[in-house]
Amino acid sequence: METAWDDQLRTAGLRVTRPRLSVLGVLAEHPHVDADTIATAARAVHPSISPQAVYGVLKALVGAGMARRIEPAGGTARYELRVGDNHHHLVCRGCGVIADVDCVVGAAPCLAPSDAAGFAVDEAEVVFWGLCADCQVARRQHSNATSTATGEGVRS
Amino acid sequence: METAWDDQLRTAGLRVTRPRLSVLGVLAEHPHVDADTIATAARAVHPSISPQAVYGVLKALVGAGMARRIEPAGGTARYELRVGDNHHHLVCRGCGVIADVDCVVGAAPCLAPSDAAGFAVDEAEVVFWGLCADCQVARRQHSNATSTATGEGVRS
DNA sequence: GTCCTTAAGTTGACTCACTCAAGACAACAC
DNA sequence: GTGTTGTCTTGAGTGAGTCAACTTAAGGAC
Repeated sequence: METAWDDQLRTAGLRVTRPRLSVLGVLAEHPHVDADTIATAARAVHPSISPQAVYGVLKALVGAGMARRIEPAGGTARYELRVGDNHHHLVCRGCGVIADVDCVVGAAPCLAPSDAAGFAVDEAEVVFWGLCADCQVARRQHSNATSTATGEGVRS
Repeated sequence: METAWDDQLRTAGLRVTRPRLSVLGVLAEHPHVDADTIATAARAVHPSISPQAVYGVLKALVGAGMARRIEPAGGTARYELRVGDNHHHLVCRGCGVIADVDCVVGAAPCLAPSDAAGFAVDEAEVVFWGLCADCQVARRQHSNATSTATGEGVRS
């Protein structure tokens, strides 16, 4: 399937291999997944793929500009195929789920620091931290259940 | 010295111990350092402090809101004492050095995503990536030295 | 000042994400 | 079909950080 990947890989100067096609397929279906999840999902297509092969494929894809690596604080590296549009991310403090946000400004670096301190800035990475809709509901229910019983409440 | 730390620790409900005072002293002198560097520097004051104690102290300080943990992608966790003013960071792609940038807007979250996708956003973390002044000079010199010989040049 | 409770530190083993190296295999130019 | 070489597999290793059990010492009660 997905012969588009073939072309993209070849254009990037990379050989077309089953592990690479599997990983690309997984990333297309599940954006913002970590290497381990990619390896597990890719094994559904290509059972013999090794974890190290996944790391190698991801490194190659990122190096070729076909994928982007994101590393929210406190979590493992995630990968996505959406590159080149300088978008940002919403990260849930509760469950760690990540959502894309289009950049309001446009091209990178979309923001300029007030004082660049001699730095040549080429990218402004923006991560919005908060609670996703599901976790807000869960937090409210938990808070209702415990606040009446114990008075326990806020958790940073 | 630094009896201010005593008060701050007690106010935060934490006991005043030598490892904690050592770590606070190191953080005050060297902002944006990693746990290992803190442990090494703290040993100058309190030679018997264990690496695990440093992790414990840092966790306690972050939990009490006296320190902030920052994790630039591709690096280890760094810690700083500057909390509560919602400032941001400049990170050098070359040497990894980190500099503070005052937030132009003020209180957190200083930015609002264009589409919050149901998230309750409480913080916008902005990291400016680029090259510090030193690395710009080094990169230029290296580029001059090699471009004439090999034509090598750009590196994302 | 002394005693006691318990938070905090020490020690040592462990987990997890990720990297490195060597040999086997397979994509693709010819 | 053949040869080259980039890629994958296998296995060992690294480093940041965590966990658990025991020991130590901070600080309140007396």
